[in-house]
Amino acid sequence: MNLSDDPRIVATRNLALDAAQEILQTDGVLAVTHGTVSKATGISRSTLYRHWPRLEALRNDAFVCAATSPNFAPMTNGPLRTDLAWIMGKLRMALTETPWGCVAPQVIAAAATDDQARAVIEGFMKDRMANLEEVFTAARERGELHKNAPVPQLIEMAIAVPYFRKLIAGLPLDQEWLDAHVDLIHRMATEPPSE
Amino acid sequence: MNLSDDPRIVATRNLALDAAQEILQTDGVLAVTHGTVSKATGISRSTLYRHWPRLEALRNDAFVCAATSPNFAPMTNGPLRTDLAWIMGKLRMALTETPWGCVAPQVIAAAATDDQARAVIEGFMKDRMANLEEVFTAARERGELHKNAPVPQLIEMAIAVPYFRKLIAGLPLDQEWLDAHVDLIHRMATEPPSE
DNA sequence: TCGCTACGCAACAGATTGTTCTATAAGGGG
DNA sequence: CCCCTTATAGAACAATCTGTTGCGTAGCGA
Repeated sequence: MNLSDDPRIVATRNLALDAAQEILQTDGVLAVTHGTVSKATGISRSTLYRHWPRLEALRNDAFVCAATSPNFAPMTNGPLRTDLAWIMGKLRMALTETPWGCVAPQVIAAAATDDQARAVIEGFMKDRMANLEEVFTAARERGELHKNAPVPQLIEMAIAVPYFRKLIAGLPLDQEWLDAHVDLIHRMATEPPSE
Repeated sequence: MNLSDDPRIVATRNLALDAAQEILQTDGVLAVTHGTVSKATGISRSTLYRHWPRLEALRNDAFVCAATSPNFAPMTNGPLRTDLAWIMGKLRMALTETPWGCVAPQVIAAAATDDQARAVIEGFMKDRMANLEEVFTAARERGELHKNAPVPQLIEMAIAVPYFRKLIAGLPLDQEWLDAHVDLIHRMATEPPSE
């Protein structure tokens, strides 16, 4: 049998990671240690050390655990305005209504020195970029884009501003704001420059 | 005389904060403690505890120390394209060639639970927003903007994307990219929508 | 049932944190 | 120049946390 199939291992691991993720959200990365997870779960500290000999590994697994969000296929039926609104709504949800919203800043800070943390972020970004890429590609095929639409820049802007508002500036991502944002991106993609 | 004028106090404080800032940049917030600063400076640990009874205060002072950048008055002589390029170049420099670039993610992470860290960020943002505000206002007075230019949105975009690239996505802020960014913001501000 | 091994528990050294005390020396006022 | 104030260095201290080890128990699969 597979080594990790032992139900004792699976149970311990799941229990620990659930608690670690909880601690991560409420008290920050610093609070995620073998000691705190042990207290929160009742799992022996020595057992946790056997599962995660290095603290870094435990925290990384907690990061991954908090960052995994349901992967969704973007709508590409058009029109572009609708597809954009839908996908940006999903991004907004991920930032405001999942653990990712409050965990992301800590992952980002950790990414400076921790390759795995960086991988978590890049995975998240790549998914979103790819989603928007699909939407724009479909729009192009439908002939909705003007020929010089700076698609890569628009994708970056579409994602950057919500992230900036939520994580850096600490501003709200309300529906009204999001509508205006989608609108601007849409206009830049579809309206030809006047010159 | 003022209590804090004692040259011994001033010297100790400056020496400690220089070292704290250095540690902050190289090893991260976690590494900034009374113990590490003591080792780095030769200042006695008990002395550091007298200056900063709480660790949080020491770290916050290190944040502030690393975040202070020379305040510059934006150019508003026009044309808008030139002013934008100049000010965005300054932002780029702040992110790539000052301590702020590598310290910001840690301040942002700390801001979730620490009001002073949040204040540091907001101060930095407010300055940049105000600078761009001036530039756009001047451009409007010169009649360079089209009448429906979404100035607040443009300001947000102008700042958000460089921050996103540098701090979140980990992408470079090279000159070529910056030119394209400035160009896009400029076009959105000056070219009237076709409809 | 039997062997394997994950687990809990206790003990341990080492490092770190935060506090307190005393002696020293640097600074400012007369 | 002398004296008083006070910032600093250094040591000692308890308390906590980290990481490791050894051992007995209990759960798992064959």
